[in-house]
Amino acid sequence: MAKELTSRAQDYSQWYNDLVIKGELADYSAVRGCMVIKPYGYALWENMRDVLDRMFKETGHQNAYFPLFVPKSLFEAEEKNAEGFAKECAVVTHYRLIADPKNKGKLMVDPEAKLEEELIVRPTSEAIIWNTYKTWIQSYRDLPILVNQWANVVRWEMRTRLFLRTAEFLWQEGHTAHATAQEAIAETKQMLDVYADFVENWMAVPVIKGVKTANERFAGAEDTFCIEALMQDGKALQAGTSHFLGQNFAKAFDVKFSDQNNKQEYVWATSWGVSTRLIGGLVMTHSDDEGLVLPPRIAPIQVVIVPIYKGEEQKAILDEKVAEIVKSFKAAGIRVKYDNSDHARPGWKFAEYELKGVPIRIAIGARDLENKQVELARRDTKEKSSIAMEGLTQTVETLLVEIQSNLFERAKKYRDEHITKADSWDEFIKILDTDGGFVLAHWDGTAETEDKIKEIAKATIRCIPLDNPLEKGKCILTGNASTQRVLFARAY
RNA sequence: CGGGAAGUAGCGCAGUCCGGUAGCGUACCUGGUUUGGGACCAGGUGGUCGCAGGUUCGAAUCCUGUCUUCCCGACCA
Repeated sequence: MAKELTSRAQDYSQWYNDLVIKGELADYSAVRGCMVIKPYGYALWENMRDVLDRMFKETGHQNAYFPLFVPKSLFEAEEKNAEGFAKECAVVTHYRLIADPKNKGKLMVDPEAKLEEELIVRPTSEAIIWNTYKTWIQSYRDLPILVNQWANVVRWEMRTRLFLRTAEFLWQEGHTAHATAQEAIAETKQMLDVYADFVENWMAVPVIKGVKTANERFAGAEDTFCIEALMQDGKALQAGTSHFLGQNFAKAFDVKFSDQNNKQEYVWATSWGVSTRLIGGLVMTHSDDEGLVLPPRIAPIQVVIVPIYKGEEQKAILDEKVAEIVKSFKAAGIRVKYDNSDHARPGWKFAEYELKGVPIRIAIGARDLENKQVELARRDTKEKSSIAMEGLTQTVETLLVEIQSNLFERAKKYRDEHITKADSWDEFIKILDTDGGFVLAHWDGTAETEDKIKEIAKATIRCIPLDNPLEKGKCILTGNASTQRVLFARAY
């Protein structure tokens, strides 16, 4: 009867799967590697999307939509980008099915309906977008182009995990075009800041901003900036990326503009994205063995009210009283649910909403009505207390803010406690094998060393933090000279 | 793609070794008692056992093939 959850200590990835499925964020589907995002999970995504969308618009961006399919000839135009994604592309080769003559009731691909040119299901949209921008841009007056699209993309991953890595996922991808490199770089950094702002202040997930090494760079980018988060099991998660694409795509798609002096120049580009993966990061940052813990600012339900009654008469009285509370909450912009369904008893509801991560639960019964109070339980600390009915809306508003900041502080404390400096190889491995987390260590700056470390330690350079202090040292692997520590971790 | 596991009622599972016409928990329906941490009693509904062949008087069970999903790795957001 109880929805048994695997504990984190037992099996962290099973715990994660249990939460996603039993918390009704998503479900497996009949399609390999593709998930169904359930209404509760989608509501969460909608909240995230709405906030981000507002932030994009506040920074001058507009939404547009480009096709799902990319003709192969366009896809291959930017060589590095194409090469980077080629091995994980779904490809459309035919456009029609016919009845299978050998197999009654079955269909087969019509061999007559082969496409002249294969269509790639977008793993990312630079190609189709830059092919379009070519027709939008003639003059410096057409710049900048600041466009974002909300879309699904497909990457045929070998191994998938709910939200963290699915074959199809939802995301947004910003694609901007600029007259100068400086402006494009400023845009890249601006969007990195937008992401960090969103993830920290709305999702309560602390992140480290940094730049990727050449090895980890987005295929086709000059520079990839990222925000890196740390999960409870000590593994890192790339939470968002913002790329300075230089003139790579402009050259590949021949996108030039006339500047003020009527000189033809290639356009400078950026692209940036975050995906439904953030939901996975959210789960693994805050949740516990009782279920999800959602930050108030993006929780689909911020407050759930559970009535406790004996008999229809009491229920009717509570319904009436709670209707006032709900009205007051809604007027204050609080997302509230009154669960007066009669098929589940209070204890069941308590457990259910804890599993769903609802930040605040209010229980109210005859006893409370008498005392003009309610029982209030917060999900983050599991504390219960009696709260006066008088000024309840204000109390709840304040508490939602407090929970939000508590979640962030708690996650940040954990994260900070799991950033360790390592000065030798043994120390490096020991940290990774025990507590995990981020390890700040010297690296000689070469791709070979980075590869070797990845191979032996299964750890990658997550980023070189922005504003990283310079510090002379020796590479933990090769002992060669190094000018700064970089951030290593095992990652999702 | 390599290794492992699994497909039987909405969900979670047993039954498969040793063939005899499908069972448990939960959910669901009806009635009643309940309701401050996952209620109880009584009665009920629901499954061509992933799919396709084969062996057999008879297949969830044996054989062959096939599809799908999950987990662990290599790849990646």
